Amino acid sequence: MILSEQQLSLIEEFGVYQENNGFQPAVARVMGLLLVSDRAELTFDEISEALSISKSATSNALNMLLNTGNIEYTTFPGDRKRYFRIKSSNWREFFLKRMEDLSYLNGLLKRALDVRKRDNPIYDAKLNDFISFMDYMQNRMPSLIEEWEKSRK
Amino acid sequence: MILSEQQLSLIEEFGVYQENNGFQPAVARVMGLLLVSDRAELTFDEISEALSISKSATSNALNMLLNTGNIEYTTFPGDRKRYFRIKSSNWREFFLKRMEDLSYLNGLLKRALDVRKRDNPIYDAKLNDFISFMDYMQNRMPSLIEEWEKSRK
DNA sequence: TCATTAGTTCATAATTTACAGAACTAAAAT
DNA sequence: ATTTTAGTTCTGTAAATTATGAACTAATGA
Repeated sequence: MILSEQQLSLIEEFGVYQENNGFQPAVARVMGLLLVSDRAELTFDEISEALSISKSATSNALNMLLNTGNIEYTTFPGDRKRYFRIKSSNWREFFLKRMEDLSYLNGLLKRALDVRKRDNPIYDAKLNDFISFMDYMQNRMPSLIEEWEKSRK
Repeated sequence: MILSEQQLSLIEEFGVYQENNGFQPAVARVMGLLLVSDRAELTFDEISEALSISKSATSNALNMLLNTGNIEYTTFPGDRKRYFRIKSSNWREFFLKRMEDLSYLNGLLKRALDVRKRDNPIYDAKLNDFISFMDYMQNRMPSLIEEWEKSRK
């Protein structure tokens, strides 16, 4: 497989981004490759070779991404290879996961307000502000998604 | 300083959450402590003792958090100690940073669409969907914040 | 002037992580 | 029957991370 300079550097940049999201370097590169490659579906060996990573690292990365639902694969009759691709539904899920993560944080902050007996209630007010803001965002999210869907018809 | 069981376990839970956000364990615990402690402002030694971490780890954590703008401190005349607290403006900034992070990702995805010459344009459509969704969210964000501010008067 | 306080800095130790390489397996092909 | 294919699993290790403890500093206090 031939990758342009642009593709190679985008794989790296996307890789670093996903490392910051908690993915292992090699795992993040595999996602990057599947994102930018000209063919949407790549085999085990193509991935291993394109990224110069060992078979064990490739195996680990692909199973990781399969387990987390970030990729999937298809097969073709008379061909034992699996063809891996990014799960197309994944993008929307990605956004929703981010929102869920924020409401988990919001839950922690609510509990913090609950357990601490603050000397100075000014700090409580600031935190309450944020909690109410997050609650508001969460409530508005479904209608925002709906509006977007309408807007693009 | 006395911390209840609830406070201690919330520090840990918040700590793990912030570790996933890229903070070092000890740094994450310091944030947790400042979040749940009954007094909003704590000294170097109080933090070190409450979390049973060494002075060097405490120094490192506090400077880390000062540099990233997550905490700040005040002093009092005739008292050499610094009193550390969570930066109150920080919560809103936290949310905005998350949004910025998503638009950075969106930029990467736009570049991916640009550089890859996809065999099957179905995959392009899915990605375009997400990009347009993210663009929509970004555009709506300022007015959403405004609406929230109005709604709470 | 000497001791104490409030930290900082440095060398180093203890984990943790992330990957390579080799040996292995199960199914299919010859 | 045995070879090839398409991976998986195991062991070892290099590198990175994270924290400790001891030595240090700069300011204040006695």
